[in-house]
Amino acid sequence: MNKRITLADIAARTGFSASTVSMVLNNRPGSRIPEATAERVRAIAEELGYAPDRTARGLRTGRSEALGFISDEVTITRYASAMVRGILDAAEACNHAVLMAETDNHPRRLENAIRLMRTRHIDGIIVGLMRARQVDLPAGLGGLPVIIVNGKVDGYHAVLPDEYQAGLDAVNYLVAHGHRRIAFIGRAAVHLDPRVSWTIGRRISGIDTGMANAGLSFVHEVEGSDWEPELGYRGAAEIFDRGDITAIITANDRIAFGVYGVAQARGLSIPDDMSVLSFDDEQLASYVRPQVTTMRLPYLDMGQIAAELLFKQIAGEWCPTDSAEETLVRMPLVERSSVADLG
Amino acid sequence: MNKRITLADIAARTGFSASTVSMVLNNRPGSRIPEATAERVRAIAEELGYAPDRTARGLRTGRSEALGFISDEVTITRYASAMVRGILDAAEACNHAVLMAETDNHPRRLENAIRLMRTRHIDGIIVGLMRARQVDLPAGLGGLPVIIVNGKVDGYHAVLPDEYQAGLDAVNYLVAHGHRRIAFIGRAAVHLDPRVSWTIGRRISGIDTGMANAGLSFVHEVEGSDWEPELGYRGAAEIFDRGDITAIITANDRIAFGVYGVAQARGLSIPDDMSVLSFDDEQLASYVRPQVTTMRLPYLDMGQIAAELLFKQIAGEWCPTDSAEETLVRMPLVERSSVADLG
DNA sequence: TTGTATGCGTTATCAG
DNA sequence: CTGATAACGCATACAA
Repeated sequence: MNKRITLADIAARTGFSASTVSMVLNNRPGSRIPEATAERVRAIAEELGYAPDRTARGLRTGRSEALGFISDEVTITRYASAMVRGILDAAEACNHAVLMAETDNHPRRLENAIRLMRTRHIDGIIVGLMRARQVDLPAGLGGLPVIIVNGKVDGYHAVLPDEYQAGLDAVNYLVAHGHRRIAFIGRAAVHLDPRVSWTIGRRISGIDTGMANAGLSFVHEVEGSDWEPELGYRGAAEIFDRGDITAIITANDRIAFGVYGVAQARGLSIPDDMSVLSFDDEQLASYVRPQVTTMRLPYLDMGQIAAELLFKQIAGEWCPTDSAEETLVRMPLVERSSVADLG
Repeated sequence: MNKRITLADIAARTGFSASTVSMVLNNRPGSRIPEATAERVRAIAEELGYAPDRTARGLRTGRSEALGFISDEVTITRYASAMVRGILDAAEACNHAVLMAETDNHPRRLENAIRLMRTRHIDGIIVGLMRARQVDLPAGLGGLPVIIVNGKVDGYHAVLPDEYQAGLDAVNYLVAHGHRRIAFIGRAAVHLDPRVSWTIGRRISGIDTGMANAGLSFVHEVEGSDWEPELGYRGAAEIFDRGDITAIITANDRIAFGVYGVAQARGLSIPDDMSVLSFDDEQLASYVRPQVTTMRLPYLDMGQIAAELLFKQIAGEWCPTDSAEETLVRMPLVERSSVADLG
């Protein structure tokens, strides 16, 4: 039905040639075209509702103004999917299209996705991971600009949450609120393996440093690698049995959720009897009462920043080796109601 | 670096012409090419790692083998983002690319997204909504195949959860487990407005019909349009004060979450003292203990089905007016531990 | 059976 | 200042 409007159409209408029209519409520097001509061309283009055919342009220029986003399982994840939105927003702001694919952690699907995108001339790729860990990428993207979000791949620039700083901030917040006797749930040796997590080590290390800086050490610690509510149930039970602390730091919100359950079962009030400070800011954290004070994983910002970095790289304004191999994004402290001020 | 391999390259290597190579690789019907030739062409193509340039092909054929997915705020949503995965999976299975954009409910961004995709020659569009409601679409997509997921737009085919059946199933399940004295939380007149929700009316209607079929009516009802935990807190308090029911149907999981909170506070056991049956199957439903038995919103399937329908429509194998205006997708009952068998 | 010529809509080069 | 002309990589009608 709606036949496409092409350069030829507007050339015919104005009497100028297609190349002149093209020059006007792209206002190429160097060749100055009389304002009268330009004016007329622009008017007709506007009137006809001309929009350049990006695939034809891409074929000619070799640049598609499209980027690819490949993730392992970000869309299926509760909160990490915000990184998609961040990328989409940034891309739209630059009038770029976003091609998307998800691999579900299958190497074959990953190679598929890369090939599919390459044959479509994308200008660059963002690789996003659900959990920040070190992974490998196949060779198929030689020469293509690549940015990793929430993960680490050898040889590529990564955008990551600033977990160390967050650990520091968390402890400082507790200390500033008068807490001295603090417990921690969630330490586990397995998390130190970069293939398991590239960032949890930093989170813990920030927490440890924060404690040391304040001249404190944990009154009680519950180890555990499976950061689910069950760990919170078990951990809180152990800690409450001892009963000599004022605050618990939980390694993530799901553990905190378990702690809440035990507190409620024992008739303990959060934060009056016990403060809880957590990490991640899953939706969960704002469902429970009182809402959990937690260090937010800034997925939206990370996606946005990754896309902007990629655009710079494509434009040649920035080169990964210019700067640090990682861009760290601040994890804001979301202050809610689970931490008491002991004044 | 990696120069692209083109038809010309492989033509040069084999000695045949580009058109012959093209015919072989697309094994065009009609023109039979000797197996010897075909064999050789395929071998060289394989060896060189040839992959056709989809943008060039698209320019020539007018079909891009790419589809667009435009949503309001699906990626930012806890559970609806699974529909993205469904679309991605189906697209990959058909070797189609997916272009994605999100509007955040701004009409301007919607028109932007449509234009951006049209100039990229997508073959069709899927429009996805976070909450199933009736919306309008601008005129800009004349002639383009369109499927709506989790929403309703006049004149287009929609893929929706089968809420009526789910309501029926929910009540039947309760009745089959011996429940007769049942309460309900979540009815609200405002939800009957199709612009607010296209499906909640059916959910409620299914529930009502199920009750009527069993010769039952609700012992107690708590109305409320804001389906958040607070409504569960308030509703459960009211209901528990009366204390003469065996089961509560909550209109969604967040309300159920509130009910859980009150039950725990009052020392009531779920499901021993009180059964809970819910809707949606948010992540939340599997976090609480006991895990909630709930009617799942089948987002993954809906995305997949929408994409498959779109492909059929593009291929001309199916025309929206051929069949019903809606494709209803079954909402499975996820049986967990919140409903007691009164057998 | 295979090759040649042409066009898809742009942009870039180079004359005029 | 502007307009032919070629080329991007592919598919196809037609000629050989």
